[in-house]
Amino acid sequence: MPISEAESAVMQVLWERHPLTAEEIAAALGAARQWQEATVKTLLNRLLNKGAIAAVKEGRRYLYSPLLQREAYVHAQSKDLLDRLFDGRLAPLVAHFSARQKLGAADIAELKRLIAELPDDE
Amino acid sequence: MPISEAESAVMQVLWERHPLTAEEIAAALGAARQWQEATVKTLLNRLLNKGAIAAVKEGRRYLYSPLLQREAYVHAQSKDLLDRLFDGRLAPLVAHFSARQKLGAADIAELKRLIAELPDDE
DNA sequence: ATAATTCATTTACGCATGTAATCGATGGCA
DNA sequence: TGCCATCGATTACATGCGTAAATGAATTAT
Repeated sequence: MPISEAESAVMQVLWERHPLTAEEIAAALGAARQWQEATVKTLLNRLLNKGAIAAVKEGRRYLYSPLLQREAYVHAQSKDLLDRLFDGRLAPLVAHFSARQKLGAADIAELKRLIAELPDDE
Repeated sequence: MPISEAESAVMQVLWERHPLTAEEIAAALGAARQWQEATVKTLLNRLLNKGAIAAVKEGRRYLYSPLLQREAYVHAQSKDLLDRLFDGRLAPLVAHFSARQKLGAADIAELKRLIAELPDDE
């Protein structure tokens, strides 16, 4: 049960803050996507069926929270990309971006810090 | 007109070698996916309609070649992932993988080389 | 010349997705 | 105490996708 693009937009909102009511989620998404509240309700139901979120009744409405961790989702997506396009390895991806898209100075500095912390092979 | 998962498998084959006949493509895919030749034909047609490949008649059959460059596809996919999950920056992705998935020694060595070649910020 | 084979093109079909409207229950208000 | 507003749940519907079979045109074999 993979989670779709539209559904992931709902997850993003819940990962930033939760629990939230359907109304609050719709409000948060109103900015980016132009969705009717009914649309958000549909997505919430699909996410419930997929076991990606939980709903707790609070009075007459529900409060929704994520069950699927953002970390897990991000990793699955990233690993999938790496496996499909970069032979499962990180270096070729970095090579691709450094060749193709100019990296910002801040990005470069951060990369240098990150790499410096990695253990040397020998 | 985005190109789907199944279609990208066909593109992979054509990126490695081309031009190829439908039969050759089906043979190449027979290994990985278990597709009937009819399925491959459908995908070839969809790719033709999307303008991702070209077909040149050679006798009674067609020879297919990619029009969409692998480089462009890879970049679009990678950039999309970065934008959606890592705020558009490469460093957080690298941080994610170095934290979460142990990098191989070869990968680390290559990363160090790559990073070393980047211009210093100041 | 006709039949059989081989291609590509067209049609098929179930499921997921994006996007909602409608229905049915429930709680507040007159 | 009955009606209106408000939720969530159910239903809807067009499009894309995965997977393929049927059809039709051309070519080769008989």
